[in-house]
Formats: sequence, structure tokens, C-alpha cells
Amino acid sequence: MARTKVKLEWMRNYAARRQSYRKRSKGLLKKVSELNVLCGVDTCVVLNNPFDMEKPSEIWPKQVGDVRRILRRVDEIPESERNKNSSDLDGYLREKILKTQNQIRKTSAQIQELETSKMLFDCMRGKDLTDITDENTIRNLIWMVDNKLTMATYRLRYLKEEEDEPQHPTNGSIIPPVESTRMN
Amino acid sequence: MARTKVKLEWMRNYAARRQSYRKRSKGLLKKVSELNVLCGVDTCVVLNNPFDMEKPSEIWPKQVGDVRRILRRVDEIPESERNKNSSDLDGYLREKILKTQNQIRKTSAQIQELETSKMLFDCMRGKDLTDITDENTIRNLIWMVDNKLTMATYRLRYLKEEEDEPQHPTNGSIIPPVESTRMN
DNA sequence: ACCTATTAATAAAT
DNA sequence: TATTTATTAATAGGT
Repeated sequence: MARTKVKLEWMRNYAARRQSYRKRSKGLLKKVSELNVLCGVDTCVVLNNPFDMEKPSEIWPKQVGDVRRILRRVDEIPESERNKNSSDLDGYLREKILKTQNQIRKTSAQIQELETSKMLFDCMRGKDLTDITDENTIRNLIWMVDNKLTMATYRLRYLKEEEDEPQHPTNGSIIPPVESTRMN
Repeated sequence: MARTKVKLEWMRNYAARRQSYRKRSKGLLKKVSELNVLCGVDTCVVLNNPFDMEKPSEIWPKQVGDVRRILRRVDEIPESERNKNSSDLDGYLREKILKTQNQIRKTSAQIQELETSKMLFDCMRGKDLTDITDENTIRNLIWMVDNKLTMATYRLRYLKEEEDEPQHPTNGSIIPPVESTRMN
């Protein structure tokens, strides 16, 4: 969008291509940041910069950990949606790839839990909650605390009833369920 | 950029936020596509759409496999660069997380090799090379073919020499190294 | 969803 | 390589 309208095709001139990349990548990262702030959308971008071998990937958000957390949700895309163009996958390799993908999905879940657990530790040890800005992190934290609380309350009530007049706990709700709906 | 200048802050009105997300996400994906075509940059975006629970992640490129391939390069960012804000990680969790990250890095490499291997199979079985548009895929393919060729040539020469007058192969270069420089 | 006034991005020039 | 600016492109608010 400028002095002339450019054709949507690979720019052959190296200098022009490189300059265009600089400008556009800057603009793109700004847009991503805006989308994140304005609409509260968990977003990330990876640019495999071919013009600077020193830093292979330009990423947003800046923390690799945050990028991973967001990307983890890609693993939640149903199996049927992926490999749409892979109907011709050879049996052996297909099986192998799917297996490894499953492995990654599992370890991803583990990491997520560990990270939340770590966050919980930090909070208990006095970490300032105001510097947690990410909505999903907070939601996970709430979920984990809520879970632990529910279990603890059950246990407590059980012990108490056991103490007073031995019997099994009821199924009555103790803690209202976590709201997992969108925020308005 | 429109009728009024909007403040860079979370939009409180749900309808407006949702509409803004629709427009901006569309624009963003277009920009990403343009950056890819114009500048030949391997790029991907993940948007964790909070407005439609049916599809948790909107991604570009459309193939999950392609997204993975690009993201894999994030794993190449040096350890020192990651977790910059994690100096306070507890020993146990820190170790556990690093271990799992290593696991992922390894499986990532495995997948990459399997995918390239698969591509090679396809090519040998008559796949049309013209529909491989990605530069990195081609580079990997060349690397793998080159490797196999080098090994095969060595073996061939060795067998031949063995046949003629038994002796060990020299270290002389047989095949010129792959050019891994930028394209102009 | 479509329109258009207005802001934002950027290609070429410097 | 940084700045400027003429133009094209994106989009907020309205319909």
C-alpha cells in the first residue's frame, strides 16, 4: 500500500525483498499485539527470518514459554482435521508420525500442568498476582486451586462426619462450578 | 484505522470486540500470506479464537503439519534465550520442564526426518515435484538425497576398489557440499 | 453482511 | 540504513 500497487508475487530483487520484510514483519507484529490487546485473543506468530541467520525465528509473544502455551492448543485440533492432504501417507510412516504426535500431545499436557503447578507455588510464596496478565493462565490457576479446594473440602467434611457420626459424604455441591464461559 | 481512532485497550463491548476480531483476524491472515508470498518467508500464525468454542485455533498455513514444521525452528532458539523470566524456577519443576522440552526437541527432529523421508518416498513413486512450494521442504529433501547419494557413492567406490585391488577409500570429496546460503 | 470516512501501512524516493 | 511522503489498504462505526 504505497506509491505503487505491488503484484502479489515473490519479489525477485533481494534488497527490495529484504526491506519489504523488515517493514511488513514490523507491521505484522504490531497487528498481532493489537489483536491481543483489543480483542483479548491469545495469539502468536512465528517468522522464520531468512535474512538473518543469527536469529532463526522471530516470535511474538517474546517469551518462548508463552508461544508454547498458545501453540499447545493446536494439538487440540481434532485428528480428522489434520493431515487433510495426507491420504496417501504410507502405512508405516503414518503410524509412526501419529504415534509421535500423540507423545507430544501427552507431554504438552504434562508441561502445562507443571507450569500451572509452578505458578501456584509462586503465588503461595508471595508472587504478585498483578503481573499475570494472561487470561488462560489465570483460568488454569483458578481451575487447579478450585480442584484442590474441592478435594480438601470433601476430605474435611468426610473426616468431620466420620468423627461425629460415621457415614459417607453426600453428593451435594460444595463449591460452585468454575465459570468457563466467555467474558463480557 | 477508521471512522475514529481507537484506544489501544481491551474493548469492553462484547459485540464490538467480536466484530473487531473477525475483521482483524481476517486482515492479519491476509498479511501473513502476503509476507509469505512477497518475501518468501516461512511464517505461521495461531489465533486461539475465544469467540467460537468449536474451533479452538485458527491457523495459517491451513495444514497443521506445515505449522508444526515451521514451529519446530522455535526449538532451535538457544536455551539461554528462553525462560528469561524464569530465574526463580523451583529446582524440581525446572528440571522436569527442561527434560520434557528436550524430549519434545528430540521427537520434533524425528518427525522432521520422517516427513522428509516420506516426501522422498513420494517423489520416488512419481509425486509431482512442482506442487512442493516450500523452500525449506525442498532444502531438506536435497540434503537427504545428497546424503544418501554420498553414502551410496562411497559404498560403490569402496566395493569397486575392493574388487580391483583391495584397499581403503580416500577422503577426497566426491560430491560438492550443499549450498546453504541465502538465495538471491 | 455491506458501506465509506478515516486512520494506518508501506513502496518508492531520498 | 533511516526518514519522508504519496498512495494504497485496513477498518470503526453506521446501515
